[in-house]
Amino acid sequence: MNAVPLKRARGRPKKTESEKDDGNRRQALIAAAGYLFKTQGFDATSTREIARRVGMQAGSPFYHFNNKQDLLMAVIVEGLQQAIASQHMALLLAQEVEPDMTERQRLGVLIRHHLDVLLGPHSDFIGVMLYEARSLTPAHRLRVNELSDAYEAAWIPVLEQLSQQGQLAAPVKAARLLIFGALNWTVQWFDMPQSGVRAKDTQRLGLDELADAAIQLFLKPV
Amino acid sequence: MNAVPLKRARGRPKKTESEKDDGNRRQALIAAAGYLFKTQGFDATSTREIARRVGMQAGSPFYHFNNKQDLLMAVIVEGLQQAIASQHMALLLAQEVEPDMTERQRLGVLIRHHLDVLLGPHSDFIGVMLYEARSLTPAHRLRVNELSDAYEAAWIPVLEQLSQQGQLAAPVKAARLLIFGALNWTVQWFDMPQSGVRAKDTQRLGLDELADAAIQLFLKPV
DNA sequence: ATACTTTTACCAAGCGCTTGCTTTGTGAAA
DNA sequence: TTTCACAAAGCAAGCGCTTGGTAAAAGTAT
Repeated sequence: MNAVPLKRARGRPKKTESEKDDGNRRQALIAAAGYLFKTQGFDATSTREIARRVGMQAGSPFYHFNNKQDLLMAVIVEGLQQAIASQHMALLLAQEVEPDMTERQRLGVLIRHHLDVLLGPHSDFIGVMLYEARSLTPAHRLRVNELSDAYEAAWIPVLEQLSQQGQLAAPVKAARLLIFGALNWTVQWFDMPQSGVRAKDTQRLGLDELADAAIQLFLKPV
Repeated sequence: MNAVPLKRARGRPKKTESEKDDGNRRQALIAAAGYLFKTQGFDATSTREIARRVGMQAGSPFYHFNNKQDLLMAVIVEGLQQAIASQHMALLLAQEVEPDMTERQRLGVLIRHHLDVLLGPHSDFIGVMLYEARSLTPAHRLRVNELSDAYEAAWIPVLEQLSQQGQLAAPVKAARLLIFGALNWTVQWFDMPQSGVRAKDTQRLGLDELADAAIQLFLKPV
């Protein structure tokens, strides 16, 4: 559970040997920082701990990032960009499987995907953003808001149509904020089912059921 | 916005002169810590800053509290006890005004009160608990959970009856967690209307509207 | 193909500063 | 005379970050 002293040869990596190796250590730093920021908080995590986790010396991360805040910013931006991309994919894929989706189903896809981003096994990043964005400078927070808006953009037309259909009773803006709150808060209480045999399936089940409960709670019957 | 060097006479206070003066400085420390923990976070707030805010020297708070964690714990416990008490009062008062309340109305009272605890002008304490409880030791977290359960206890029968009446479609437990999430998250985005003339009224309005939006969102029509 | 130069990605050491907390002393009230 | 509620000073540890050096790869010249 501790250091992963994955020693690497020093000096410039051969880009011709493995093209994807570019920026490899930078990504490792982002991943380590994301995990630690999420589990301990930004202020409670030292740059030394991050460095140790990727097998570096204490000062070496500052070759890749100007300061600790920039590292936090990189973690958040990375997470948001991944979330935006995977949300787009989820919508396209659902559209393919079921060509004439109702708006209710579309909201279900968005909610299910959002839960996966928040609670799924592959991303500490968004959880970091949700609770550590306070530590950002105003300039950085502006950039984060841009990306957040891009992520939420997919929700707005869906909610507006549901409102017109009478399935959403509250004002659209307030509803959106409250719904996001309900979902984002799940990181505080939702315990992932233990990862063992069939871990993937039981986990999916938990998140699916939670997504169902959410649309039942928020939407009126047709 | 900075230090409040409210100098006090040193030595033991005369309890006979003002009975309520007992533990006065301890309460001042809790209030100062609550405000700073909420606005800056637990880790980002130094004990020196807390001391300065009540006009003490750097080491003096440790006469009242063994360590920084105990101060955090005191802030949270204080906030929770106040919230439990005022919730009880709100229910009693509503019962008096409208003797035969519907469960829907009762939930409205609970939500409105909860928003006041979260966003009202008189308590930084709960906001601290929501986002800094991670910094507590397991032993302390146990005590906090006890109080949290006591606070939530008032909600459970209301939600169960609403579920039986068909006004709450989702499973009760999931609904409770999602609703609390939606409400708790408001501290992230809800901007208090500026406090000026008639500040009290416009503020009430904002919170009232938000509470209405919440019950419209969560509950089905009768 | 070989020799030289530059660039990359760190390591090793440490600097100045802040942190939570301790210790000792002291004036006033009980 | 004792107890309370601090002030004053400081300690060890840890913090973010800087600096100087260096081995290896990449680029360039011959």
